[in-house]
Order: sequence, then structure tokens, then C-alpha cells
Amino acid sequence: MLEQYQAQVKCLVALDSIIFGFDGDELKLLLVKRGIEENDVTWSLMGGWLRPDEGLEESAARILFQLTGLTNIYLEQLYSFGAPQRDPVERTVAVAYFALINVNDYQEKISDSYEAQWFSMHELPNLLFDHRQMVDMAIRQLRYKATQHPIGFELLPEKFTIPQLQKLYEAIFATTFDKRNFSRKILSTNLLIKLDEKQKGFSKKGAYLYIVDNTRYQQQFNSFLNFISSN
Amino acid sequence: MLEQYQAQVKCLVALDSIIFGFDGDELKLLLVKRGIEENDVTWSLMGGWLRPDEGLEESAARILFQLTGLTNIYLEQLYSFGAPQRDPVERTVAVAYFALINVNDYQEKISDSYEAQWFSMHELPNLLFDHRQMVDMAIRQLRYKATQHPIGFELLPEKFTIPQLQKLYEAIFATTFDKRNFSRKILSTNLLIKLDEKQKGFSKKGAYLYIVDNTRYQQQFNSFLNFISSN
DNA sequence: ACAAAAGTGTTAGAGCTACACCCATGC
DNA sequence: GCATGGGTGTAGCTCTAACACTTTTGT
Repeated sequence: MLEQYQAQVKCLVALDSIIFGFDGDELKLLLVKRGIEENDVTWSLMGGWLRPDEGLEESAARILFQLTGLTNIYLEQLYSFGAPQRDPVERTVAVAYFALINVNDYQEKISDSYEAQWFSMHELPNLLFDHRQMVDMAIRQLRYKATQHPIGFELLPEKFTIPQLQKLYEAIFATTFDKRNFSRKILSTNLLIKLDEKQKGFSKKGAYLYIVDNTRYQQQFNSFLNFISSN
Repeated sequence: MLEQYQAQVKCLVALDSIIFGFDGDELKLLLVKRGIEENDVTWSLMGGWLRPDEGLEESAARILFQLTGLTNIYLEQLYSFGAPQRDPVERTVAVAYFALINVNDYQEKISDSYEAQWFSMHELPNLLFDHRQMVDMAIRQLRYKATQHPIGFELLPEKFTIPQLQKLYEAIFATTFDKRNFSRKILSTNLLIKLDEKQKGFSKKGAYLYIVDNTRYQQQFNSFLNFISSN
């Protein structure tokens, strides 16, 4: 049986992460400039190679850290891509992960010392290989997940307003919602705790700030994870 | 940049397929006997190695054919598994696919000349490596998909009855449904065409046979595929 | 005082759940 | 004629979608 292993061709395994961010207004995508191409400027997802001692998600997290300094990002596996010619240099199977972060929480870390840069989802540059396909798939998955559970909280500051949350969902789905129905639906989840503070400066009236009820949120999130992944 | 490729460690890539079948009564899983272990009898999913010139799904289909003779099975990618020690012999990343077939349509092909065998989902043997985890995840995915679109048609003969379809969904979800609500819901999709024939032999009264309205079904299925995969 | 955004309630329709009886046939 | 599984309708409830006016406050 061991010969069966030795007879096999090995190949490179890459990890590519699609990092979405929200800046309060628009949905953004984090990309790094790619050095390979000379004439055409091409951008790439957060990508790198699997090391012998790493699990897949662990590797994606390490690569993300090396490229951006970001840590403690919840990465979710999206899909694996393995068309024989997808990387013209050498046969590579890519496992794609995606994540959601709040742009403002991480902006300094990223722009300081790294080559990574945020792009509006509406103005994406040319992407390497099949990365565009990965992004399209991730946005679909993001939309699906957003209908299933309130993942949007990850993308906002700790204290946020209902109108901010609505803007986020409108950015994810590229549509608009009725604010009365939206707030009713969100509040009916009982995941939000209303504070006495109001957000000032943006509107004249000011909107009430909310925080996530973390006890309840963790419960829901865990049952969602149990549904999706195994055990 | 090329050195970056050469510096990387390559690893084996395996494809494992979880094949579900329905025999009219129970949900089953297709497994092959695994030669490695001597004392303990261990069974394995339909697994094999990626070849240099193959895409992932293509490879999974080729492996399935070699182990069972099955062709033209719609395989859907499930998840990739890459824990460093998941295969104790050598580091392997496994991409898992799953599929649904009608046991009766394929039974002869399989049992004749191959080592593959159907197991009731309630009586699964010990499985190789992390295959049990893959199966658990696949059943969750199957349930999810079954709520989203009527994937169950794949598992039934061309002509089938509403009670048969109900049994199938009850097997997938390991529960029971109210037959009035079930038939109303299924018929409201307008995907079924009622025939003048009745199924004889099983019940005394006999149940009306239906076929899938393929035009409508393809439409729905395609929009579902577009949602899940890319482009 | 007015402009800009926040906040809030009602109603009609659709879809879901729960539930019970009659029908056709083989034995 | 009776046992077995097949077929159907209704009523209450919940959820959703559509819709407009008042409040607050910075200018």
C-alpha cells in the first residue's frame, strides 16, 4: 500500500483569502500588489503556500498575518480551486478562505508597513489567475451567510447604530431596505442592546447606539457553526 | 518570483467522494473496503489521488468510476481537509465531493465487479482517517440543499409517487412530515407532472405516479448552481 | 424656520402548522 | 368487510411587505 503513496504526483497547495471590509459606507476588498507581471498591474488576494506542518486554516491565518499584520480574524473556508492551468507557472491547488473585518479597526496596522490595500467592490482592479472567480463566489457566500445569521456585526465598531447596520446590509446585498421593516427585523433577534448614548456628528438628531448582546450572539453563532461544520 | 515556487514543499492531494443513495426506504452510503488495516476492518469513502492533468471534480469523477463503474454522477464540492496528521502515512490534503444517486438504478453495476458496498446511514462501520467527519458534514450539506431546492428527485426512479418522495425527505432529515402539508408544498413548486398511471403492488389503493417537469427543474437548478458556484 | 436623518405602527396578504375524515383496493 | 395506505380541505397563526408622518437638532 505504501507504494501507492510513492507513485503519486505531488503538487503545490496554496491558500488564498478573500478579506472583506466595511468602512461605514461601502464594502471593500483587501488586495496586495503582485510582483510577477511587469506591464499589466495585477493585484492578488492574500495568498501563500501551505507548509508541511500547518493545517489549512492555520496556514491561511499565518499568510494573512505575514501580508497584513492582521491576527485573530475568523476565516471560513470557501472552496478549493484546482483547474490544471489555473496557475500557469506550476500546478497548484488553491484552498480559498474568506473573512469579514471592520476596516477602521485595522486600517493603521495595514497601511503602515504592508503592501495591502483596500479596494471598493465596485472598482476592483485586474486580479491574478482565477481570483476574480473566488471573489465572486465569496460575495455570494457572504450574502447567503448574512441571510442566515447576523454576521454583519463583525464589520461594525463595537457601538453602532441601526442605520449603520442597515447601510452595511445594503452594501452586502447591493440593494436598499425599508428602514421600518429592517429595524423591526433586526431588533426582533434580541441580539442588540440599546445604549443611552446617541451617535453625534453625523445626523442632526443623532441615532441611538447599540452593542451586541454577546451571550446570545455566541449561542446563535455556535449553533450556526455546528450546522455548517462537523462534529 | 520563480524561486518562490521552487522553495515550496509539495504535498499529495486526494479526492474523497461521499456517495449517498436511496433505496426507497433508507438513506445509504457507498463505501469500499480498505486494504491497509489488517486486524480492524476499516471502510473508506471513494478516494484516490489527483493526477497532474486533472481538475478536481474531474479527478473525483474518474476515481468514482474506477472504484464503482459509475459515470455521469453530479458531484458537488463539499470541503477540503488538511490537518497535518489526517493521513498518518503521508501529508495529504483531501478535497471532498458528494453526490446523490438512486441505489436501484446503479445496483447491478456496482455489486458485480467492484468492492464497493452500500451501508445504511444508521449502521456505518469504522471509517478511515477523518472520513466520518466528512460524512457528517455531507449529511448536513445534503439537508441544507434539500431545503433549498428539490434535490431529492435525483434519488428516485423516473416515475415516483408523492409518498415515496416524502419517505426520501424523511430519510434525509431523519424525521416525519405531515402528508397533507408535504404534498401541498411539493406540488406548489409546480415541478411535478401527475401521470394517469398508479403505482401498483405496494399499497392496495395505489398512488399516482409523477415525473419531474424537466424544463422547469433545469431552470431552477441552474439558478441554484449560479448562486452556489461562480460566474 | 428649515433641512436632514431618526424613529415609530398598522394593515393586508401570503405562507405555515395542525388537524380528521373518506377513498380505493387486495385480501 | 376490513385493513392498509392514499388522497384531500380548513381555520388560526405568524411572518412579511408596503406604506407616511412626527421628532430632534444643527444650521
